[in-house]
Amino acid sequence: MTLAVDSLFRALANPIRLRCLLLLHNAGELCVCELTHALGASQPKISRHLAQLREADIVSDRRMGLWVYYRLHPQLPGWAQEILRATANSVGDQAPFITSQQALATMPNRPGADRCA
Amino acid sequence: MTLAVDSLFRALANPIRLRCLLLLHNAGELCVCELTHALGASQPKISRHLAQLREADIVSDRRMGLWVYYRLHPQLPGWAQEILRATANSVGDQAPFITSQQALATMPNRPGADRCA
DNA sequence: TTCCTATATGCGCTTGACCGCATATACGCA
DNA sequence: TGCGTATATGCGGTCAAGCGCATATAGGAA
Repeated sequence: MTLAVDSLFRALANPIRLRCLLLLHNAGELCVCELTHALGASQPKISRHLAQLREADIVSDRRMGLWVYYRLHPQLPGWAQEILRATANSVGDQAPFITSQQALATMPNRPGADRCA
Repeated sequence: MTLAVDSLFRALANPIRLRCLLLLHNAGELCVCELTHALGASQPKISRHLAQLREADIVSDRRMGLWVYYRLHPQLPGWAQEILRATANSVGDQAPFITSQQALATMPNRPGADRCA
């Protein structure tokens, strides 16, 4: 795990990616369709940003049948975790983040990630 | 002071700007030539990045004779300060940051900012 | 196999980030 | 005024980011 500081901040610089990471930070694990719904963006768009985060080793993914679940990378360096934690702490209650968090909470037909733990 | 979260992270996404902000976070106030020397970049390059930070209200500047001193914006929102603090805390001792910090410390002929407080 | 759903990706396009170079501006001093 | 230093900016070029659209791939069920 050799994540450069600059890579992390480049990842955080895009609104979609920032929101994805904060949602993952809060939820632990989410599938693409949940993120797509929460952020109100197109599926290819979300998928591409997730691919970037995956290639940067910032998130990891696992397939469960049709669904692919993403989470913060388990071996994320401590300093990166700290920055994400501080960010979630600092802005998690602000405008765009609350909104997507609520959209996620009220999403119908969420796949049962919980049941597969 | 209406700094958007996305604006801050866009600012942090560039290596030069990130290093400038961390140096300012540590030093309190620095002039352009000090940053230019610490980062080993051209003067126009540094000046442009500082202009971006200034326009985003992330830093403020004051002129003292020939020199222009930059600092983190006094009215920087608490959440932004917290993110910067966490970042400085987390990566301040890593490769590119230590280097510029040392370059600054050993810079000859630094203008006497201290004497103008 | 065939069909359906979920996700990933190829492609072309547009826009913006970033740069170097040259030059303009601001200020102090003689 | 004219000169030297410190900083800012106009300009043109390059390159990567991000997007939409269409399509490919993966897996489950019939």
